[in-house]
Order: sequence, then structure tokens, then C-alpha cells
Amino acid sequence: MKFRTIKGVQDITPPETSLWQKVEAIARRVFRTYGYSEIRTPIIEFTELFTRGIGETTDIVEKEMYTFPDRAGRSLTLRPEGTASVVRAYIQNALHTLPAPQKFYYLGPMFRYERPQKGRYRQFHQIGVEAFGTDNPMMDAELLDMLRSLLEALGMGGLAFEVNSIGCPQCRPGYREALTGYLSGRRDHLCNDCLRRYEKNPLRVLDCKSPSCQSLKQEAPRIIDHLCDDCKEHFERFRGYLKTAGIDFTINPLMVRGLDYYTRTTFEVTSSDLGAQNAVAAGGRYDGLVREFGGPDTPAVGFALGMERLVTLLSDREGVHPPGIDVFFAILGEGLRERAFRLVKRLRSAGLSVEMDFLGSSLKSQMRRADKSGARYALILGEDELERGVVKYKRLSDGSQGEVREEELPGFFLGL
RNA sequence: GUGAGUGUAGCUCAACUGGUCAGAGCACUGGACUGUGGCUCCAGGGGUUGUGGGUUCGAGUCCCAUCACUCACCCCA
Repeated sequence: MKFRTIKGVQDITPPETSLWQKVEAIARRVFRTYGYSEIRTPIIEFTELFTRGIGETTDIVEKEMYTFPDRAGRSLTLRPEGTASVVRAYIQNALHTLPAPQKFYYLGPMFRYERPQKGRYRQFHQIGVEAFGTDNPMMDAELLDMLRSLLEALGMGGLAFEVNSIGCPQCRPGYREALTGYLSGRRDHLCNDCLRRYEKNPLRVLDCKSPSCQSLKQEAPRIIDHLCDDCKEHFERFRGYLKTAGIDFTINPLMVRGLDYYTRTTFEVTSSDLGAQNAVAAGGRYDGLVREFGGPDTPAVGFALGMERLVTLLSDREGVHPPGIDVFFAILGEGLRERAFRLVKRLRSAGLSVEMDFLGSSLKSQMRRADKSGARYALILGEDELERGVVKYKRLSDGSQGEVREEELPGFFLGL
């Protein structure tokens, strides 16, 4: 083999592609009912868009980006996530001049230079949504409601919704101080990773999974006790709306996000069926990012779903069912090929999905193929039929046969 | 970036402590059924056992290196 895919990327081939199409179709349908429109942005951007947006000291920016110079020497990056690009597009295309709120969804590949494992790849696919122009917590709740609708439409159970509020630039510094104050006296109890986090981003100590840190966190000050009045009210109303929407959730005061732009609401949906990489969807509010990117002060909230993980769950749950065709057209002899070609075309013009033999196979093997193709009917054209102006048909589900006149061909099958 | 495991036909795997070991099932193709599928039976194509070295009379089997894949950590979707 001369060429292989590079590490962590993969081909998606039939019949799995039908599963992807299903996920995409359901997502588009659900988003439409919530008033979201599709936005498409480039998968490549100036590097600075991500370093500024996601945060210089985040893991994504520090070690996971596909970054390289273009021929003119500018630093470009394959997008590691979708939000930064959508915010850029929102400003660049002056979408803030349209009536608020503006709601968008996108889907497509993202790239992170990580060590691949189950459910994590270097090229992976996300479906994401972003709602701009309101800080009303009902929008946060609507988002979760939409997310739940989508996951339900995909037939997924066993999911857990966790929410939290990580405050705003007013209240977070105070909490950060309280937390570092608490941790500083207990540094010898922290794992090595957390000692690093303690210096860099103390909030991330909170979601460490190591047992030694786990116990420490029980007593740690909680951010939801340090929220300013506005954030506290926002969080309370958010939770109230979630109840109104009938969403089962738990508050996880330890959940912080790995991206710097989040404010107030954060949330995550996990599935126990996924292994270590168990997050299905995650998101939150980012009220400061549009302004940070030079746009007008515009609150926003969004989330992203990992498509590989959705497809994995869907596949485990339902298996893969490639769509069958309507008709397989079999011929007895090369002399009939051209005639069949014409008839096949006529059937297709009527909207039927039709396949025929190209290899000159025996009738038996054509029938085998018809069966495997999932066709509902096989048509057979031989010299005998040609002379009488008919085509033989066989219903593959029960083996019953009959004949149709050629000129009745498209119509005969349309009614079935 | 760290750790562990695995690499034998398209897929899933077998081959005892190194000695006809290069196999099976599935898939594919053809035939039994000279113009008919799904079941059954038969036959066939397809592998320099990831790659490169080494040990040995002899290596898929042991050793080293390398590459790839997998799982976990980190982190995340």
C-alpha cells in the first residue's frame, strides 16, 4: 500500500455514511424548528483568531493546533473549534445589524493535534450552534431544550445533563482568589498536574479526577457561592427555565471549561456508553467574545456536539441500515444491454432508484446482486420478453412474478 | 507529551514450549439449478505473517529498531 491516511484522521465509507447523513438531517430539522439557520465558515483561519479567542494558555492553543505558515509567511490554523470563526463571521458580515437574536448552526470538520483514542480523532466533526444578541437566561434554557430534543430525536438515552455558572469578569477574580487561598495551604495534597494547574489556571484543579485532589475539592470554596448578584440571578432564572422545560439536570459546581471565553452558564452532556471520552455535547455562554473581537458588546451562548460520538452511539443502538434501491434490472445477454439502458433511464426519470448489471454476469448472479442491493423488485429482460414487448418482474420479498408491458414501466412501479 | 497493549488474507481470528504453519470462518467470484435471489453443498481468487536488522541448522513464533493501530493519562466533542 502506497498511501495511508495520516494519523488520527479517517475515511468514512458506505454504509456508515448513511448514519452520518441521518444525524445531519435530524440536526438540521431540529435546529430549524428552533429558528436556527446554517452558517458556513472556512475551516482555515489566521492563527491569531484562535489564540485570542480560545485563550493563550489553554491546552488547545498551547499544544493541539494544526498551525503552519502559508506561502506568504502568514500563520494559519485549521480550526480546532467552531465558535471563534462564527463570531468572526458575525462581526465581519455585520450580522449584528440584523434583528437580535441571531441564531446559527454549523457542522463540519475540526482539527486538533492530539493523541487519538476511542472517540477522539485529529480530524473530528462537530455540530454547533450559536445564539447572539441576548443575555436572557431563557435563551440558555432554550438551547438545552433544543439539545435534548436533538438527542431524543436521535433516539439516545442514558444521558446526563450537568450545568454550572462560572461567573463573569466581575465576580470570577474574587472566587479565583478564594480558591487559590484555599489551595495554597494544601499544595502538598495536589497531584503533579494540579500543581501546574494551580499556577496556570487554578479553576481547572476543580475537574481533576485523581482521588487525592477529589477529596480536597469537597471542602473547596464553590464558585456558585461567589457569584455577583447579576450572575446569581441569571443562574437562578436559568435553572428555573430548565425546570419549566422539564429538563433533568444536576448542578456540578466543579465543572469548568477548557476555553477562556466562557462566562456564566456552562453545561455538558455525557453518555455512560462512550468510554473515557464521554462528553457528547458541551457549551456555555460567552458574553465577552464579540466585543473582544472588535464587535459591539453582544452576549452570546452556544454549544457543540461531537458527531463521531453521536454516530458511535447511534450505531451501537440501531446498527447500520443502508438504504436499499427500488429496482434491479437484469438482462439475459449482451444484445439486450442497450435496450435495458434505455428502460432503466426511463425508470430513473420517474424518480425510482435503479441498478443494472455492468459485468455481463449470469442471471443467477444478477439475481444475487439484486437481493444484496436491497432492491424491492428485480426486472428481467430476455429475448422472449423483448419480442413480446414486456418485461418480467419479480417481487423479491415473496418471490411472486409477473409481466409488465414496456410502455407501462414507470407507472407500474410508482404505484407500488 | 506520558504509559500500556497489539500488529498473520478485504473483515474476525487460529497455528502447543521456535521445526510441512501459512490455515479457518465471514466476505467476494463461479458452479450444483443450460432464464431467476435469500437456505444448503462444492470450487476458486487473494497473504514476501507491518517494515528493517539480528540470534538460530531453521522464526509468524525469540531479541533490537522502526512504523502503524488500539486503550488509558493529559485534555476535550
